[in-house]
Amino acid sequence: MSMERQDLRKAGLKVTLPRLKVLEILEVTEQRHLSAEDVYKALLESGEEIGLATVYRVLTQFEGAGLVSRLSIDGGHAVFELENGEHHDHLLCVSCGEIQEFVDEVIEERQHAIAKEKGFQMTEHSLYIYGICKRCQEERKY
Amino acid sequence: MSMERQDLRKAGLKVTLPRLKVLEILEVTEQRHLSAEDVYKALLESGEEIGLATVYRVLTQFEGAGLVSRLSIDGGHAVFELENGEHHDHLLCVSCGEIQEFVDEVIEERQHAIAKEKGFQMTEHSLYIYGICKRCQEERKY
DNA sequence: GTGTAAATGAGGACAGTTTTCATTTATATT
DNA sequence: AATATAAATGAAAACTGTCCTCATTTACAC
Ligand SMILES: [Mn+2]
Ligand SMILES: [Mn+2]
Ligand SMILES: [Zn+2]
Ligand SMILES: [Zn+2]
Repeated sequence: MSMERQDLRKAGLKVTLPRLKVLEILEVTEQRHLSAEDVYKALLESGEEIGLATVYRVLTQFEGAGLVSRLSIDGGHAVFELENGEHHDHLLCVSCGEIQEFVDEVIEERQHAIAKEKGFQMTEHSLYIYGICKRCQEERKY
Repeated sequence: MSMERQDLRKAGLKVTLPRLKVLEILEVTEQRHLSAEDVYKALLESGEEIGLATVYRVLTQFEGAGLVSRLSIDGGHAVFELENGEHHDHLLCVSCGEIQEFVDEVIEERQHAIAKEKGFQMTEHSLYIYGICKRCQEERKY
């Protein structure tokens, strides 16, 4: 029944408790973008004794299987999110860490044009816009 | 006379041999984009016994002073380049590591528009296009 | 149920970078 | 030019996020 089992089987991964639980955390946690540490802590809080190394392994396997995607944020740790099939880029609040998503066809297109212009066979790109989110701007007023 | 001394003084940094030498490496090395390790090795090769920690410190200070800028490349180490006053983004060859630069006003503008749309006060952005450079594509044919 | 390949946990390893602290140095002052 | 002092340096240790090793456990095909 629970959809996760199918996801794992389809990905050619054995159905194990750590995998099910990691997947569940990714699904039920309010923030869509979680670091390995975030996932690990959420697991502990929900009473699961799963090692951090396993969390990293599982997330990396999920990435390979196309179940999650990894963002490599500026200098340091990565965050993971459930793959939703639609490419998008990110806006990050440098003050509170909030992450918002966006899609911009103009930018996507220009990137391809630039790669072509330079003779590159483009494989992927990474684009992050940093700034101060609306909420943090308002808080600063006081 | 040597321009570097002025640069350092202007930046409010004492004129020291390590700083002069790091600056010189950045100026004379063929590749414009160098990791701290690259700079360190180049220093050793040119007969300067400067510690890696100092290289990191100096590069970070130069960054703070606006003399160099730092690129945080996907997963791991940073590279540094002399600041030339003109913002640009980068294309990276995933095969040979070559880095090319580009400027695209359309993308720059769209980024601002997106930030505005989401209520963000944009501070900066990071954009990397990954792919296989022309030369690497040709090599693969054989 | 059994066998076997795969997955896990614990802890160590690792890479890139930063910090600590004793020593040296640049520069302002005499 | 000698001196004082704040700043810079080198060496080594610490740190952080992530990955690896290897002994043990588990999933699942038979
Ligand atoms: Mn996202
Ligand atoms: Mn550049
Ligand atoms: Zn915010
Ligand atoms: Zn190449």
